[in-house]
Amino acid sequence: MDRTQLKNSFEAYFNEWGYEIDWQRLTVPMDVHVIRKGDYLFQQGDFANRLYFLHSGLVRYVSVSDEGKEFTQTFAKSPRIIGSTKAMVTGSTVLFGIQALEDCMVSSYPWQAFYAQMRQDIGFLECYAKFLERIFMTKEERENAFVKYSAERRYLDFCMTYPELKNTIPQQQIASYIGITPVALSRIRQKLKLGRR
Amino acid sequence: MDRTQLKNSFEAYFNEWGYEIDWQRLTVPMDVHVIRKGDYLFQQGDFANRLYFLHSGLVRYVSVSDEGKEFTQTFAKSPRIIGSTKAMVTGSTVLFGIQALEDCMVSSYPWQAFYAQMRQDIGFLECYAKFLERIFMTKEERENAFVKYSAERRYLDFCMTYPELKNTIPQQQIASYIGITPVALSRIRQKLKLGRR
DNA sequence: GTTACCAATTAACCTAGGTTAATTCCTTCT
DNA sequence: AGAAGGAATTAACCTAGGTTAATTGGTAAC
Repeated sequence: MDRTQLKNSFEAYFNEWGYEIDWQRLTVPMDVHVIRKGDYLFQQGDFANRLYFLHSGLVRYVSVSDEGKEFTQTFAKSPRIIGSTKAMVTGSTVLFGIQALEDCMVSSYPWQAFYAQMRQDIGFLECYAKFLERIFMTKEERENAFVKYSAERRYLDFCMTYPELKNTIPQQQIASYIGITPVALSRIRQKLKLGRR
Repeated sequence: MDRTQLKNSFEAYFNEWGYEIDWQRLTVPMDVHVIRKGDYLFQQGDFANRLYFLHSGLVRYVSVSDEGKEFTQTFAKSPRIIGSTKAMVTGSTVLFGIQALEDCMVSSYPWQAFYAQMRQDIGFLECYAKFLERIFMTKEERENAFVKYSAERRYLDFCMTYPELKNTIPQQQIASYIGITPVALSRIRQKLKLGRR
């Protein structure tokens, strides 16, 4: 992956906000990661104080409880910034791992250095703020759904929001996104099937 | 509340990030709200496309389900920006109301105009980004707690995080923050009391 | 002091979803 | 085609927390 490819990918993402950012200025060292389907970009508990950019592919953010239960926080499709804001900004450890659901191409940059360069650029800061606004709103809405709606409703909402995922990813992952067990999801699907007749 | 007071209050908040912002530039029309304990700054479902700044007092963000159950999303103490990022940025309706837990003093600004002025100021954009980072991380951690820990554990965490609230706000509000009913909280407290002997 | 009202506790019962485990389906590998 | 291994379903049982309602406190208003 060369600088031009990189530039295109970033622009495809940021330009939706109508901004021209001069990515040529970006001189911090870049790593490239190729992640095979099923593998992890980083694991829960790692130090991941880098900014990651998903150039192609699909990932999920998954956190595992002490008892070994998986919870899928987010699905993220390229092109998109991915990673842990908390780990990146505070230099702390990550609360979730990022797993590839398809083969993925990712570039990454040390956040400190990246931000040091970018903070002079008013366009970048604005895009970064818009990015943060967006992911925050997503979390807000998800919190809302968890608090107000039943698992059945959340499943139906999932099917509306991610029609393309509904049939391509395993149901256990859907269940873990909704916050229930695969068994419970199966029960819900059964119930819906009966109701539809 | 005059401009100087306002300036001080903003600075007290933003300067923790080491930024000098020239608040004198702020010429957008300001509203001042005095909210009595128990009253609402705005209600769930309102259009609240303004930036609010809590100069004094304590509030909670509370959303109510169709069945009338309350859920407390956040407690916020002055000095702090408050409001709904979603409603402010997208001009949509709010998913929660903001209720004063003490008498509060709040100033507010139409977000569009405020942002139009501020976006030229690299210091403001950086502070705004840091604010967003912070509220996002808070949500991330809260999501984590909900997914990984029992109600009992969440209650104990609450007591650690908000020792000053523990004895000043009604238990129903604590319960609604933890995501359970007052009855369930009472049960948990009973159990803990017994265990402590 | 007494009434009124709301907060908290307690108890009895209910339900959504978890747990375990057996069964059936699908792939993929040989 | 047959074997192997994971994904999904189904059934039986369990549990955390919800629901309802009765009881006890606590405090503000008269």
